[in-house]
Formats: sequence, structure tokens, C-alpha cells
Amino acid sequence: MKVQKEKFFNFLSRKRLKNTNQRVVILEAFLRQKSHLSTEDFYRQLRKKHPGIGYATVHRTLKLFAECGIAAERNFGDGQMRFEVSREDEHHDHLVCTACSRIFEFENQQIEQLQREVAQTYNFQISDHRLELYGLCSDCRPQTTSAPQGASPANL
Amino acid sequence: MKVQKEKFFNFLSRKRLKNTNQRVVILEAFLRQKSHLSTEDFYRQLRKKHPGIGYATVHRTLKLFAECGIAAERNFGDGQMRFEVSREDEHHDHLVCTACSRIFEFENQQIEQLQREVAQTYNFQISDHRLELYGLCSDCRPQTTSAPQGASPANL
DNA sequence: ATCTGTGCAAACCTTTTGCACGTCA
DNA sequence: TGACGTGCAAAAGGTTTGCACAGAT
Repeated sequence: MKVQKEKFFNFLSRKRLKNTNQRVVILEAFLRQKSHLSTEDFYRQLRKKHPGIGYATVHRTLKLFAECGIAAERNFGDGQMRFEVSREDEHHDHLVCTACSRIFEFENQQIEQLQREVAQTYNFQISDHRLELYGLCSDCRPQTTSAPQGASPANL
Repeated sequence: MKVQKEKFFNFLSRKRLKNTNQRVVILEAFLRQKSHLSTEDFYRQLRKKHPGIGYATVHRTLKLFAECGIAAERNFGDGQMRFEVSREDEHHDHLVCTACSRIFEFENQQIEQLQREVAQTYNFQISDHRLELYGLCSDCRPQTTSAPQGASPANL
């Protein structure tokens, strides 16, 4: 996570932006964040430790993260924007459980390669892509083959 | 498109819903619609010929279409919901041009198969999926001819 | 000292809903 | 006739912005 911190601080000084206490707090909470939290959820979690912080500040800071490349905005169609830590060297896609709302990540080079081929067919220059599989995770699907590994109501 | 009409009318009678003039008008406009219009755009287009119709009616009717299976809701992350005609026998994905906003459809069975394999790996029961490739379409990309890949600064 | 950042509240934008009236069956 | 549908306007749910004060350089 050091890479991302440096990247952000470099971004700040390059743009003549200020390195405030709030930004540091939000940055660390963001990098420590487990998964794909919505701005709202992230904000609520943050307020537990830093009650004085404002939603707008969090929102604007997350936007800065996205602008400088350490965060990626995600939108799973539920009307909420989500942010996740973004690393340069890897791209992953998502499995979204429609029952418990948990989100799992996966990576598949074959699919990525086929996407490039599709793009070539259409003479399309890809800059980004998103692939999401919606359905029931192993904990939520009707007959779990083996033992459920952690019955968790999870988020919300 | 006859299939969809019948499907909708069956749906209406099955649910004891009424077959109003507005619903017919919206249904026909929807089936005639070329591409992935947002509710707002669809509504504006519809009002040209049917100025009396209300946004809420259009919205509720599109939801009915989705519920009965002749429409699929799409969300390309721009904060607007989009509806497209949905056929049972085919699934397609999208190429979204970030310059001209046009949306192209494609179908790739290999990718679909790989998705099923990924799901199996995670013991995930897929009910739906979405794959979108974002970038520049052939009309919008800098040089369509033979630019060596990588000569583009891309986004920001 | 200056210029940016923050927190609050309000604006915004799209989707959804309540309600009184109109319409289909 | 009675239940459902419609159109209007307002609510809701989320994101974004204006502004006056606070803080970083």
C-alpha cells in the first residue's frame, strides 16, 4: 500500500494541492478498507473514528483518489458508486452475490484475451472494461455441496 | 417483434392488468426503438408523437416490460438506466464508445463458456452477467489504419 | 497572507411514489 | 361499478456544489 500513498502524495504536490489531515485519514482508511464499499458505507465506517469529518470531504477525496489512479470507481447497478483500491499491474472482475451482496474478485487471462480479440474485430480501441457475474455465492445457493464456510449476513 | 407483443399481452391478462392505450403506444415505440435509450431519452422521443403521456407512465411501463421479460435493464455507469429489447434466445454484451456514446453489441460464446467455468470454480450459481468494453469505436479512434499499438495517451 | 480545503446545507438529477381523476373490463 | 392506470407534483435516494470559515504552505 506504500506505492499508493506515495502516488497520492506525489499527485498532491504535482497539482499544488494540500496535504491535509483529513486527506491522510481518508487515504489510510481507504487503503485499509476490505472491499467494495459505497461512498455512503465508507463514510459511515470512517465516522466511527473520525466523527468530525464531512461527507463532502470524503466524496471529494475519493474522487481525487480516482483521478490520481489509486482508486477505481465501480458501479454495480444498485445506484451507488463504489470505490476499490486499484493497482497498476492487475485487473480483476467481479462476482456479485445477489443474496448477501458480497463481492468476490477473479482474474481470467483467457477472457481478457478474448475481449481483445472482440475489440479487434470491431476495430475498437479498448481503454477499460468491466465484467460482472451476478448470482448466488456458495453460501447462498440452495444446496451447498459441502459445509457452508461461514454463514454471514454480511453487509447492510 | 410479434413474440414480444404477445408475451406482454399475456403477461397483462395473467396478472389482471389492463391493456391501455398508453401501454400499447409505449410498447410499440419500445420495440421500434433502435438502441439503448435511457428512460429520459425514450420519453422525450415518445413525447414528440404523444405529448400527453407522462413520464411516470413510461417509467412504470418500462418496468413492466422488464418484469415480463421483454426488456432488459442496462446500466452503463453514467447514472441513467437504459432499457433494451430482450430476446430469450440470445445474450449479447456491449462495446461502449466513450467518445460518441454509441453502443455496439457483440456475442461471444467462448467468453460465455469461460464465465461459466469461473463461476464453477467459485461454486457460484450465475443468474446474469454483464460485460462491457469501453473505448473508442472505429469512427472515433485516432488512426484507423495501422498505428502501432500503444501510441495513445488514452484517458488522462 | 494567500489560496486551497472543510463542513454544512442546499442544489441537482434521476428514479419512485401519493393522490385525485380517468379508463378499461 | 370497481379496480387499475394515468398525470401531476412531490418525495426519495444519491451525488455535487456554494459559501463562509479554517488550515496549509
